[in-house]
Amino acid sequence: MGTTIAPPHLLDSSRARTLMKALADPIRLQVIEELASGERCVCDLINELSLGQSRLSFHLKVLKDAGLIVDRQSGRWVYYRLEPKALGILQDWLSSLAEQCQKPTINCE
Amino acid sequence: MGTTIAPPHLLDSSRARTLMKALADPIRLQVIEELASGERCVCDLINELSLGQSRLSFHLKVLKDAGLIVDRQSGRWVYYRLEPKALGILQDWLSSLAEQCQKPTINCE
DNA sequence: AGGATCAATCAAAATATCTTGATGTATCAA
DNA sequence: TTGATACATCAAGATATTTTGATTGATCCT
Repeated sequence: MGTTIAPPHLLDSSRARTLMKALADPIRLQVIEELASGERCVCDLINELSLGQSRLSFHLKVLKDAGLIVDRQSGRWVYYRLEPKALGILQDWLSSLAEQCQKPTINCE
Repeated sequence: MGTTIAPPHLLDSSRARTLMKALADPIRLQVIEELASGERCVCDLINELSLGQSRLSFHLKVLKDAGLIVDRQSGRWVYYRLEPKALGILQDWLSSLAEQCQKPTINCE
């Protein structure tokens, strides 16, 4: 008693979908995993992942638009790094979904 | 000492991708949310989500192939319910990813 | 200024995913 | 057995996403 009950599912599921869509791609996941060990410039990512420049750029944009990474320019180079909050948001959303699923009200036959 | 160290990231990321891809769709997420309150037959889902039969069937298959839901037949009806383990797998994977991202080794400039 | 490098953006083509309507299979009821 | 219902599956078309190569804008170096 007293504990405020979280709204059924108001943790923005459309945001969660965007995040999952962005992560559900092998190249983009590789980018994330590369960035997990720290900031990288685009030119390094191109080499480490053996990707064409515009192809990588496309996927970086998807990740950036989803809010999973942020960039900073330094001279001719652009560095990308993770935005850890984004993963947190997804984790929270998933938790609340999993919680909902734990208490199956109806359990026909 | 003694505690086995979890491998860096061997929590099958391809499985995680499959799960996120399945969840990253508005219709399929609605299905999941419907099923969160308990088992449903296809005919109920058709009504509750106002979808064409083959359209729903398509999305149910995606969710089933991803291992997010399971079905059981009873007479003419087919009932679907959540497979909560699947969400757990995704949660675990996400946690391990988030953990990796917490410790940014390189932090240039 | 002129040339080179880094990276974003664009348009076109290639691929993948989704939707629709039709058909097939199983079950039930009469 | 016949007809109806529930659902899966298929093939075609409609959409969406991704890849590729070319172009552009910025920055740097000489």
